[in-house]
Amino acid sequence: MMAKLNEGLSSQVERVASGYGRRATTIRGATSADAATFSPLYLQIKTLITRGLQGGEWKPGEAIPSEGDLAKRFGVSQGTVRKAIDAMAAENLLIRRQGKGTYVATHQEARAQFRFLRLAPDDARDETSESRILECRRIRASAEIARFLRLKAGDSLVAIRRVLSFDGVPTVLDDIWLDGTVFKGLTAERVSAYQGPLYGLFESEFATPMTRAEERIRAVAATPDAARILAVALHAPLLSVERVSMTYADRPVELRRGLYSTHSHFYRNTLG
Amino acid sequence: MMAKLNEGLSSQVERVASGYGRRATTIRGATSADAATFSPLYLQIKTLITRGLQGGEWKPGEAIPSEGDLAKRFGVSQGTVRKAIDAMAAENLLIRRQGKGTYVATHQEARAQFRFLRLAPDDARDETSESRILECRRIRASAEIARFLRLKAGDSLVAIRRVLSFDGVPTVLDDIWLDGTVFKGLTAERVSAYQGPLYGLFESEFATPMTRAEERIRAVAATPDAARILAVALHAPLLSVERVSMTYADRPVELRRGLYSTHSHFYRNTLG
DNA sequence: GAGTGGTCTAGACCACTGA
DNA sequence: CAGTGGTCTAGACCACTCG
Repeated sequence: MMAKLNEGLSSQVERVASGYGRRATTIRGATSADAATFSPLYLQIKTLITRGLQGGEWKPGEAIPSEGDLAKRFGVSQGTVRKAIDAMAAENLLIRRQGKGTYVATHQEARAQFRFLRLAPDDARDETSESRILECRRIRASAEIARFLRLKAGDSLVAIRRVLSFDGVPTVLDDIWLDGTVFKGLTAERVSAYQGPLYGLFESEFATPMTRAEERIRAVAATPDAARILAVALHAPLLSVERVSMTYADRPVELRRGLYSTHSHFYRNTLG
Repeated sequence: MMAKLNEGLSSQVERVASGYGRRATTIRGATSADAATFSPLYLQIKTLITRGLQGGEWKPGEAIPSEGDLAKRFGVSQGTVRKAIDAMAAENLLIRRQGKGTYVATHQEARAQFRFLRLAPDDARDETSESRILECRRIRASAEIARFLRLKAGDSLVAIRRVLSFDGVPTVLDDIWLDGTVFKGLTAERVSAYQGPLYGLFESEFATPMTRAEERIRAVAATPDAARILAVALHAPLLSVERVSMTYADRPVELRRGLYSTHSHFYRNTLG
């Protein structure tokens, strides 16, 4: 364990004898320019752990080191590590399991399936779901899409069109645009061959787990295209869900426009 | 301060000398049957504080006692009170203000306006909003509405229909059904006279702050009624938002069905 | 039984607010 | 300045998981 101390996330925290038992000031991390970071120790630790996730030191589904180990590694108390992990668990970046350890959140588990797809059937039955890829090609970013993904117009994108069916009924038509640099090598074959949600593919094959997303929802009339694919009447009301998905450090990497048929499903949301 | 110790929330925590410095077991509270509560101390404290909110000991917008005072009152450490308050702050029941105190969340402040109304304008401009009451009467609950509000069919309800306009453009048509017992004495005059969001009225006049809500969103076609009121074409696509709102202890007290025109607005949501 | 996260305490000091 | 929440530490013990 201690042998791991100075590899990868080798950071230690510097202290200044000025008040606190241990007054946190800056971090001596893998990169410099950290000296400008003025924030509580536990947020600095949170940044370090996030950096480990970004760097792939701990992959989705794997356990991170125990609180005690991390405390030794970063030179802080276990309570401070705990507070950093608490914050990350609240953001669904990490998952705590009493008696076992703390794990990196993953999109490849049954419980995680409905974290981003909030469509539920009217009657609370179990239903099968199936994804069919209609299209997957490389294109150049329009100015609008580039803006959402913080790219430049003309940059490389991967464009995917797919249909989600529940119990055999086509219900969701998704148009997806991905940052071409991050998802280099993504082909129709690889997408079609993959079992499970796309976000599982993104995280396991491209080391890019989606951690957060923002959606803009509207009611729109079905276009001829959408009406045909979703087997609804022309101009039938559909839910339009525009989503920008982010990976670690809130970097946007996916833009998605979904059209949901809400005849026998609804979009569920909780207001707190 | 100490004079307040045995009024209202007079609870103290009983301990058993079995392990912990102080092992939490049960609470001797205002009511009995608490002995069956097996949960960590801080959750028991959370329950006690929630009970204080329910009982009106601290009203929305007011400060609750300091962490130290609550710790003395409940006979636990400040850290335990802190953890209870942290949990409640995460649920937006309380709001911490460093240097000032901890306050009961309220719907009567500028920042709280958009906690439950998630409609935003396409261009991020400031807009005026105006609520017009079309109808407010007492009715008997249908079986369906009764189920949502955990009432019996035939129980008394208050039914309100109102239109929300932004910059003078009618955008939201709400049908609202309220538990008639809780909102006894709610009349069209009182509703129309009130300035600000309805949830402000509910909390200040009926001691019923909404703390949480669940929504089911669909795309629907405008009915003749809705089309007329919202000035859209017949069968134009509208967002249908069905909301069940809860007060303390997750008690449902309001059912609302909103029809949103999403021509120049969208429903914003964040996925974590 | 060893290892992990979960709870609880006690005490110190910091950062912010307002009289 | 006193009072409040915010951070940090150290140490103890509990509850859970798994070999």
